[in-house]
Amino acid sequence: MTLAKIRPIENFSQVDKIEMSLQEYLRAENFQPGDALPKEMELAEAMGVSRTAIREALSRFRTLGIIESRKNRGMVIAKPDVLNNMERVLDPQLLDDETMNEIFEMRLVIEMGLGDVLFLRKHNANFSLLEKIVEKEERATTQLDIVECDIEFHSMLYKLSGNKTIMRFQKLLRPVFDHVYAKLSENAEAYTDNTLNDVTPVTHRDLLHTLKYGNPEQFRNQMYTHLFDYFKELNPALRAASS
Amino acid sequence: MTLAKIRPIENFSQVDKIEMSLQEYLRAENFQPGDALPKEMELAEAMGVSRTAIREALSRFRTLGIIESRKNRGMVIAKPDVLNNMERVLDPQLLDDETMNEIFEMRLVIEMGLGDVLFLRKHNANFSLLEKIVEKEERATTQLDIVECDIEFHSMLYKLSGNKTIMRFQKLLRPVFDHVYAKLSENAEAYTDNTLNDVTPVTHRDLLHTLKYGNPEQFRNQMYTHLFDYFKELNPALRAASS
DNA sequence: GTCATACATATGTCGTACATATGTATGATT
DNA sequence: AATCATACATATGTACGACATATGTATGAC
Repeated sequence: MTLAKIRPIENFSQVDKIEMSLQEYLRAENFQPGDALPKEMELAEAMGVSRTAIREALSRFRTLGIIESRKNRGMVIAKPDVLNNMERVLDPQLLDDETMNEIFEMRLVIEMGLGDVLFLRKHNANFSLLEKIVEKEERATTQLDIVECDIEFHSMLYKLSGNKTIMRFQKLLRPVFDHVYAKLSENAEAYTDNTLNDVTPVTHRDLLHTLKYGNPEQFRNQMYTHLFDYFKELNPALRAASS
Repeated sequence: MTLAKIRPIENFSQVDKIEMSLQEYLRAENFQPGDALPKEMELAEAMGVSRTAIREALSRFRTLGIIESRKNRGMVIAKPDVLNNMERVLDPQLLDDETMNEIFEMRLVIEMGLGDVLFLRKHNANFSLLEKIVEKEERATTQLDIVECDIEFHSMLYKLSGNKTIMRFQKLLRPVFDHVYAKLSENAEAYTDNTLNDVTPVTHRDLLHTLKYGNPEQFRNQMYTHLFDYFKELNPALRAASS
């Protein structure tokens, strides 16, 4: 055993090496979406490995959406969907609590920052959709309906931002968000009621009004107040107590 | 040919079906990180397919980080890294301009919303690190040094947020951010200078001071002003002109 | 009881053969 | 000559069988 150090990171599988080699090759040759890749056999021969190994490496790229392949057309570089890979893994059943709390927080952060984009795109925004949701909420009676309208309202804000990536990101994070919120709520039932003590609550109608007639600064501050319930949950002391 | 409709979405590959079947199985049986999976041969026999096909389906899960496998220990459910999959695909060379613009914007949104988390965790924040960066920046002479300090400052804000997921997200988005910004800058050289016309610029020192002695509201507004140059680039008219 | 050795086992790699779908060339029909 | 149907070639998809390799377990020597 001539182990220079405790474990020379020759821990890489053969397929791992092939994958890296391929990645480098694609970069170096400046492959772009639509470009055709060499055939599997050519790659296998060029790298001196079996087709099986090559295929497994290619399978990884295919899984990530970097390449696509069809029966006789061969393989081509694809335009990967950045969020799709994340989506397949965002399973509350698999993620640990810390990560989910951080994702929960991330969604709040995005929601806070979203206001400025909304004002940036105000001119072509369709406020009537938002208006409808607010009205529906005000007519709602059951708690379930109210919650549903709440979700709709915030989803619509994302939609109005005009940023499809952010919108998809929100949709994608929702299960985690709901999961964390449900968990936090049951650990701290009293918190839903004593919010009125410190600040005047900001309704969705308030936000809509500010969006239409106010300025970004007002909107930011109102949104913070509106989300304050959630932000409170993120207090480290509370977090420690709930874990 | 008994095609009921033009194309019954039997377009799924065999491996696709195996993958779905496995996914469902894992959900139904409530598999959790650490749990061992059946052996490849058992799965193959149970589903009536070859080990090759099973292995390709499993390879996808392995690629996504849902499972891990070692030589004799078999396979176990893993805790997937939500961002790792995204990272492997965030290649400016592969993504289209629209997506990259949206990611650029997303980073701004996060940066805007980050302030409130910073104030939430103020008490255990280490401002001296931020202080050092600001000082270094003020002593900097070359444009390159200044840019570097700028990046350092904002990175440090992420770090001080205490949210590791958001922090990693920022690191991950940086290449795209830089790529888009470089592109925007060269298309609109004049914009760097005429910022002083409308608003008084907010320096990093201002931000630091507000973070220490001010309140979230002030910080939000200052950060918006600080990032205004970037936000301006997102003006739809400018975006259309640059594409 | 500790250590070294041999064995069993599950994943990793390989080679080959065949299935399947897609593109291309061939040839018949009008 | 243009169009359509057919046959063929080709590259990926699937399958099977064999062996390599690493890890856990049992066996046995001292």
